[in-house]
Amino acid sequence: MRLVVARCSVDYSGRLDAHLPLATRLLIVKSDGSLSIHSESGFKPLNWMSPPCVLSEAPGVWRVTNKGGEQLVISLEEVLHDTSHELGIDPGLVKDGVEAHLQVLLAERCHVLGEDMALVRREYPTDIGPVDLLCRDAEGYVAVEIKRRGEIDGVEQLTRYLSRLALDPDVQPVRGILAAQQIAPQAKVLAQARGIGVCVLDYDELRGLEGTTPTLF
Amino acid sequence: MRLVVARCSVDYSGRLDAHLPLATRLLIVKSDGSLSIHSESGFKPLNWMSPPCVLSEAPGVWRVTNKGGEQLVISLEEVLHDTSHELGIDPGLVKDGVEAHLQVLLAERCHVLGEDMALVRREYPTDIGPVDLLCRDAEGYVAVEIKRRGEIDGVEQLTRYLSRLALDPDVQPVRGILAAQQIAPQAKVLAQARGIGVCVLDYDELRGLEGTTPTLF
DNA sequence: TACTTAATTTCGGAG
DNA sequence: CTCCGAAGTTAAGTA
Repeated sequence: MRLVVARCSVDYSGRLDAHLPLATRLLIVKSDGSLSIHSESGFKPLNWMSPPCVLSEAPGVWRVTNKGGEQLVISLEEVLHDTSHELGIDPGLVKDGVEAHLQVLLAERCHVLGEDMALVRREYPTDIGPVDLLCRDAEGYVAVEIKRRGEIDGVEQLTRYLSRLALDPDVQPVRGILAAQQIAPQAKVLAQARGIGVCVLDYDELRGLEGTTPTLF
Repeated sequence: MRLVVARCSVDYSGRLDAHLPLATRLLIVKSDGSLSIHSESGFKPLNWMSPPCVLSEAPGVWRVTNKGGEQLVISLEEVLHDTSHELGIDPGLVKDGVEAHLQVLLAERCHVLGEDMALVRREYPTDIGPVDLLCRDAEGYVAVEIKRRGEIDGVEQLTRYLSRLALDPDVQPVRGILAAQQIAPQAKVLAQARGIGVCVLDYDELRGLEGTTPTLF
């Protein structure tokens, strides 16, 4: 990995056209061929080229190109810093608490959706894709769409599943519940208009940690 | 901006929990209080804290917290590089060719949607938000939803607009067209099922550059 | 401030 | 390879 601090201007042309006026910035050149340009604020680069790409270095001008025909031209006015570092491969990030995890937890505790709610199966198949959970209670079957944040998209998605499930003789009658850690106001309104239930999930409750003291640092 | 190369492990807890095993990485500390952690590959950070956040530096341990209760703990085994640089404020990125631009261009050349298509107005208001373009031809009015990439969301969005426009006596009859540079297969199917037309936009044609030689470098 | 929508979204997984 | 949906999405515009 090479770190360069330089006064530069940048022109990108590819999926769109973009330009960065002359200013002092950080250029990161990684060994996978990616290049990114950072300013003093924000954790996202101002501009970048995704790997794999090729850096051609001439005095005062770097030209980065990739297979897709994208091009980045960096005009260097003054180089203030230029160092290289060997980082080696990275074991990568381990995540916990994403949507897939919510699905596992809710499958184990679907009674949070209703007193007598029982799991039929996870990833119940339809011809337009699998429903996150299929449950049932005294009133019939329940298709559950799980989201970290329930928005209009989630309601639309569940609506499409329900329209398919309505044709499935094995699961009649069937209704829908959108289960999410947060639910957007518009999503709530649209769900209600369509007779879809909503359920706000509590992550700690799902993990069985209700009432326990959170870890403090 | 401070650049640190160090062998470190990282624990994040906040919107989810995540962990980075011990490895050599680049840490970028920016003056807006953001911190990001980069590996040797990819232009996105492995982990980060968005500004504003506070870095508390103890020997061998950095602790970064923000108002939302998110926390990043970095255990430093060995610091290989540590420099600081003054970058100053950045004039920022100038973009050309995004959706707003497509709307301007298509408004000027809406005949690409049909021989006798004429623009009524851009951003035609409904009570659930403005339609990108309202046009008309011999058959009646046409609501146009413009996307860089047309996906199911776009079809749903246009459907919602059409359901409102159907109640607007000023624009009867009205049909819909999804116009995008690319259109996903699912979106095409759903659009057809709803009687919504699709139109693939050619950026060069919209700019009036059809047939001209692209600039080469 | 809250909410909505675009994004050079990026990224990963399934078919 | 394409296609599809999630993301600590992020970021920008608007009410």
